[in-house]
Amino acid sequence: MQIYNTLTRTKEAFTPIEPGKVRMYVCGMTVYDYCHLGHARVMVAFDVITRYLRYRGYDVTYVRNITDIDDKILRRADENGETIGELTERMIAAMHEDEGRLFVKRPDHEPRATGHVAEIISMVQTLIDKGYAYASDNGDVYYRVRKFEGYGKLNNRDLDEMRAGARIEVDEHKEDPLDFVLWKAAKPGEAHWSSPWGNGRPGWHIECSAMSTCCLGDTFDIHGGGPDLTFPHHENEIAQSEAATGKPYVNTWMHAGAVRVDSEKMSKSLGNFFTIREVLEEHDPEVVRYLLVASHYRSAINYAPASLGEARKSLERFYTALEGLDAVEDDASGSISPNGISPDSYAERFTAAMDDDFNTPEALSVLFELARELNRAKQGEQADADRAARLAGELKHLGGVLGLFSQDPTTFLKGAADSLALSAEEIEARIQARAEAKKARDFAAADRIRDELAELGIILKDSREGTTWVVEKS
RNA sequence: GGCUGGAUGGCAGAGUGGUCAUGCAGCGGACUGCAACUCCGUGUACGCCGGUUCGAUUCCGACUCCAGCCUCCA
Repeated sequence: MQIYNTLTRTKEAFTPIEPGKVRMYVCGMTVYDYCHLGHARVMVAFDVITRYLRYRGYDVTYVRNITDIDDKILRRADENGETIGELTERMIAAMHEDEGRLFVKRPDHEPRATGHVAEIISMVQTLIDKGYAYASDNGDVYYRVRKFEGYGKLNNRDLDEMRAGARIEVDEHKEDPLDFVLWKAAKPGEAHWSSPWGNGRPGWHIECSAMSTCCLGDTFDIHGGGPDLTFPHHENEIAQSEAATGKPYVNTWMHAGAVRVDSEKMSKSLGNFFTIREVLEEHDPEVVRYLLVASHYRSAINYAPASLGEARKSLERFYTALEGLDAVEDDASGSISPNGISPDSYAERFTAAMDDDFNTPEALSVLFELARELNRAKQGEQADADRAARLAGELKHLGGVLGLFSQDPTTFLKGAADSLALSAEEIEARIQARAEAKKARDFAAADRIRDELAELGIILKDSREGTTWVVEKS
């Protein structure tokens, strides 16, 4: 397997520290608001990565943290007139609901910052003892950036050139403007923990160093996150952890691509974000997931509501192929080869695509070819029910690695039926009426029924087995 | 200003030193009472200018444009 490593800016052969085991940490959410599509991108990307690594036989330990103490949380709780705990519990529950709907499996561990304050304090103390950090007289503790030789290696940043950046605020409590806070003194009345440096709370960057080390060890295989975390967050994590342990922190750094709206980054600060739940009000969750999986995890995607329409059509193609079949997964699963075209089985080609830095678009193209052959096997002169069932099993099996195709095809295709003007019974009655009209060769009447249903967004599909219907949806 | 990425056919989106991505849309055909679904066929695509090469969209260099980071942000 090859994985692109942000640290080296190249694809590297992936070799876990311990054969057969993968330890992965991903920076999770700060829970002061609902998750937006940018969060969904990260959740889905690392869900696919986890699923694929497991498909390849690795024993994966996936840790994704929750930042549940932070300035924005304090402010939001205050605005809402609720406690910090009430706010964060509410948002964590919402996050779990959102990711569940997107078919994202829960990580193995979801450590919370507030549950690891002791480890955080201990790591800060180690950094002070080693000379990498200092307590200021205002109760804050800062990291001494210039003391850490490798600072900037993840982002190719040169410390002296960064000084030129006019946006670095000079703080009289810092020895150097680039130093960052490890422990923040509490203002009167704020939530706090006691520490050797007075009452306060952890800085954001140290949380991830402490929680990742605590769950996965001093050095682990993969560290992931959103595209905007490479600097300073991940740079700071490296500085903290490597200074504290004296060991390499992470072997492979992975970053998902951004989600943009009108060519601009979707973010809370720009206010141009779509929350997952508001998108799901109008679209099937699997369509949203498909949209995310249809692009490579590292490339930026421009979100436009219209693109969900295309994603839906692609998924309909797969589900139409799967419809009406009992998918069979047998011992031969994984070894089905295309008729004539290539000696490599679908699974081999799928795996080759995914082995190359999780190339989901290419993997999907293999699945489209599989679906086409499945359609051929289902009908026409070469109809072969056994092969169709096995192809369907293979399609579901490989799609499952991407977290797709787990719904019942008919349910998916009629997905929006709840919101229709007609009940399923009423629709069936009209289909029956149309069948009778057709039998009587009264095609005008038959077409009228079909057109009326089409007006309501119900598209009829005739086949030898009879008439079925799907809901037209953008 | 520094540091990262990116620019592919009508749209979305992979990839490659020299025959095909794939999906959607379009066009022609099959199927159908007509459609839908499905199947078969169908596209002078690789930002711009140089260079390397027998041959470059793919490698190298310059340029233009877009985005991200350098402040909290997935």
